[in-house]
This record gives sequence, C-alpha cells and structure tokens, in this order.
Amino acid sequence: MTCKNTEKTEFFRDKEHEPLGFKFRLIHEAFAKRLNNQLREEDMTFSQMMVVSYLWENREKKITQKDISEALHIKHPTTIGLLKRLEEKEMVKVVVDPDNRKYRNIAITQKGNDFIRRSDDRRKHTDKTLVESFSDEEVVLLRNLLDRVIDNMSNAQ
Amino acid sequence: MTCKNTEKTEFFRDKEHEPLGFKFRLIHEAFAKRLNNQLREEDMTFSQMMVVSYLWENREKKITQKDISEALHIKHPTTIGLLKRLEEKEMVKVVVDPDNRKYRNIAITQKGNDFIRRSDDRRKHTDKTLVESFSDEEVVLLRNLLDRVIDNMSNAQ
DNA sequence: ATGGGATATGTAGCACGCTACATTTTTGTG
DNA sequence: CACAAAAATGTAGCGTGCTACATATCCCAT
Repeated sequence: MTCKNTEKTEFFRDKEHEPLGFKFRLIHEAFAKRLNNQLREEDMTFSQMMVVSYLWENREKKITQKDISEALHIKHPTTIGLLKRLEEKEMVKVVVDPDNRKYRNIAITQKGNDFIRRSDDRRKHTDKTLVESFSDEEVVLLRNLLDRVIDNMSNAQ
Repeated sequence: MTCKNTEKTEFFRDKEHEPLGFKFRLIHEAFAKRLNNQLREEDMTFSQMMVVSYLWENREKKITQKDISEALHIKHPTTIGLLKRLEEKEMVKVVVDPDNRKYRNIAITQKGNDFIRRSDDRRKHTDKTLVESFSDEEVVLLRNLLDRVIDNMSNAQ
C-alpha cells in the first residue's frame, strides 16, 4: 500500500527487475532476524538452534563435528565456534571418542532437550509466517520450486 | 542421484519435513558463496557489489549512508564497514555534504563504474543459474511467490 | 613396525551482519 | 538566542560465515 517505487530508497525500478539472488537474501535475512529476536530471551541463536535440533534428531547416534558440518552445510571452523558457545551454555557436551581419539562425540544435554521441547512449536510457527497467506497447494508449489533451486545450486558449484 | 536420506548427514527425514526457513538459508548461503567465489579475483564481495550497484543506479542523485542502509535493508554500522572497505579500494568516495555537515555524500568512482561494466553480465548470469531448469512461466511464478513471502516478512516484524 | 598420506579437529584472521552506546550536527521551540 | 530533541554518523564488541594454515590421530602399504 505504501509503495514508493521512484524513491531513492528503493534499489530496483520494480520487482520484475530485482534479481532473484537479492530476493533470497532479503527473505533469509528477515527470517533469521525474526527468529533471532525470538531466541534472544533464551540466549540462543538460529544457527545454535539448528545444531541442537540436529543433535536431538540424532540423539541415538554417535555424531561428530564433521557430521554436523555436513548436515548444516557449514565449514568445520564454523562448527567449532558454534559448539564452543553451546558447550559454555551446557546445551551440548563434547567428549573424545574412546574408540578413536581423532573423533569428538557431540551429544545434546538435558538442558538442550528442555530447550528443544520449549521452542519447537515456536520454531514451526515462525516458519509458517513465511507462507501466511498461502493456500496448501501454493505451499507445496513453493516447496517444489525451492527444491529445484537448491538442486541447481548444489550441482556444478 | 546419490540420495541417502537415512544417513546421519541428512538433517531431516525428507524434503517435506524440511522447514522453509532452512531451505531459504541454504539457497542464500549457496548463492552468496558462488558469487563471492567469482568476485574474489576482483577483490570484491556480494555485499560490496550491492553497494556499488546501488550507487551506480543512483549516480545522478545525492546518496547518504542512510539511503544505502535502507535500500539494502542493512543497519547503519554495517554500511559504515562496507563503505570503509570500498573507500580503501577507491570504488566509492565519501564527502561531507557542504550544505549540511551531518550528511555524507557517497558517490561511485570511475574505478567503480569500470567494475560494474565488467561484472554486470556475470552477475545476471549467476542469478539465472538459480532457475536454470525453469520455464519462463515457472520463473514468473517463483518471483510472485517470493514477493508474497517478502511481503509476509516485512509486515509485522 | 613404521612412515606417509588421509582424516578430523584446531587456530588465526577476515567480512559482514547485529545491538548498544557515543558523538556530531541540525532543527525546532521556549 | 539557547538549549533540548531529533537525526546522521561513528565506535565497540559479538555471532556466524569463510579461507588458509597447523596439529593430532589413524590407517595402510611397504
């Protein structure tokens, strides 16, 4: 309603000219910002929540730093930083694998379990705000299109 | 083709359970990574290119730090950091507005113009790789769905 | 058994996003 | 005019991503 396309604060002449990469950037940054704002009262972040969620999903398995890096598509120094902060908060515990000392076994703690139980509903709710006005069919359509975009990006990097 | 959904390196049981926020994060990170890899030989980054492109689009107007922050949806300390690095590379020049000393007028330099001319085609090409396998109608459909997502995110932050 | 390559983890340093607070300059109102 | 509020910019410090290089541990072939 308050669209001012001729103002200098608008980057592109119109939405048709706005590159897709910029749209994706906008959406990701806005979503991460919103989720981080909600998580601040828990002293947690979007990325930290992803790690803890992954550990919860795989609580029956032995998980290494490398597993986390691959699942979350982040490089291992990033993982190390995340785990350092999560360990300080006692959300995870890291132990050297007794069978093979080059591995670190990463596990979720009770405090981490409590956090997941508390925040899982809210996480799902925030995810739904992305497609607030969409019909079920439109959501399916969007998911399929996004999966194809992801496919394009993972092939031939 | 090499899909191993039961492996522990896969976060979610299947794509239908993967939150949309995670899909958007994946796409944005992969796209930014690819563009940054291409820009490395120019000693530039995705974010820096956005600033220079904005200054090029608005080369006829007086542009302040605040204008850049609003157009790119970033906070002003982020803008200051980007401009500092761009000024060191002589891609932009910053001068105190003689009419009102609380403003800084930011302008693109000749070196910035050359960069834009050199890299605009490649930027568009990289943008197209996102929708490589899409028909024209599917691209339009995706753009419309993304615009609605952006709308959802900008309302009621 | 042992030495070299492979694998996993660790460290340093940077870019870019943020919040919170500080400074500078203008604006507006008594 | 003077002073307080508003607006623009600046600084400090942190989280999360990266690359490049370093270290630790294991595995395997000779």
